[in-house]
Amino acid sequence: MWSGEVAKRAGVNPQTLRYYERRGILPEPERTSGGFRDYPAWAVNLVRFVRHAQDLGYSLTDVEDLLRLADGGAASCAEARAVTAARLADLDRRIAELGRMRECLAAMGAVCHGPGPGRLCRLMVEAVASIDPTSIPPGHDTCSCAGEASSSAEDGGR
Amino acid sequence: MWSGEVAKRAGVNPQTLRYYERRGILPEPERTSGGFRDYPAWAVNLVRFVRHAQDLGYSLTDVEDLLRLADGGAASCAEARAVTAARLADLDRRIAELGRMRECLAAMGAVCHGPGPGRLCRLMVEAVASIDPTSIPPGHDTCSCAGEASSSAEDGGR
DNA sequence: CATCACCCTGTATCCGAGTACAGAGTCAAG
DNA sequence: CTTGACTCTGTACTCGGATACAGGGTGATG
Repeated sequence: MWSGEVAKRAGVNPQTLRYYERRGILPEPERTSGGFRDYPAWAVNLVRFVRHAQDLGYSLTDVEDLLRLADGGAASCAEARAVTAARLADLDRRIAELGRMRECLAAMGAVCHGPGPGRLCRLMVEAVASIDPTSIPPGHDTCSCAGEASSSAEDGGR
Repeated sequence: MWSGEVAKRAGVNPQTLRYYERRGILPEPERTSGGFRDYPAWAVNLVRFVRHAQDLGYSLTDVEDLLRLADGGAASCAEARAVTAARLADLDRRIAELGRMRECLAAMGAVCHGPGPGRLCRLMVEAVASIDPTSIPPGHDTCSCAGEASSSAEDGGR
């Protein structure tokens, strides 16, 4: 199967395959005598896997790590497990974060009824606060929606 | 509070604030007579919210939508709700996907014990297959994992 | 007033992740 | 063969999301 076919089946641009190859994500395939790349069928799956991982917010560098891990390329099993554990923690963090975000949005949706302009700003502020509960800006029951701004609140991280 | 302070508290580069302002994400703040930007305290929270959303895989354009929604800027409440619903569906999809990915990784970690090279490739292949179960590459029960390649050739799982 | 850290605008640069294009070669159906 | 669709390499460009830098202004402290 050559690049056009692989690309079509995986839903990417043929150029992208070359790009992945340069990055070392896709192994160099066999070549025909004329120099055409001749991919095994599983290449399609591999590319799909990469796209999935990207959808989930992993960079190509992250994907490289995942694949190295899958290859048993890590020096020791302990190392491999460490990488896996880190990924798991990362995933759990993301899942939790998404869950919180989901609640915020659901709350916004639930409050909004009937036609006409919404009164969502207050909820947005709450959403922000619920993501980082350390400070709810005082005086922002309403903000630019209908009203005014005022004073303090603070303290950092991220 | 001016830009340096906001930037520090929100954990971003001051330049980034200007960038967000250009994008319309951060509202134009008051200015001192000399032209210094004078931000209200809640700007810090807003910026943090933006970074959180980005961490979750939202683009700045998505963030703009979210904020427009929160502002009641959508023409009608129905529209706002539609946007919210779409976001919720998106979040649910992501959460589910992450959950699947989590299982795959957990399985990999669980199988790997003690020191020495791992036997993870097969699992990786399964992981790929579980994401898209349509085809498991034939002849890849094991691959190039531990130098001890299996009977069926070296075209390797990467 | 002098000082010095901080801020202003505008433009240029960087990085990741592709995508496009030019110019040349290959494959296989007719 | 010839033809037309496809592929090759190499280089350049795009786009989002910042960052850096130059050259000059501000502001509050002593």
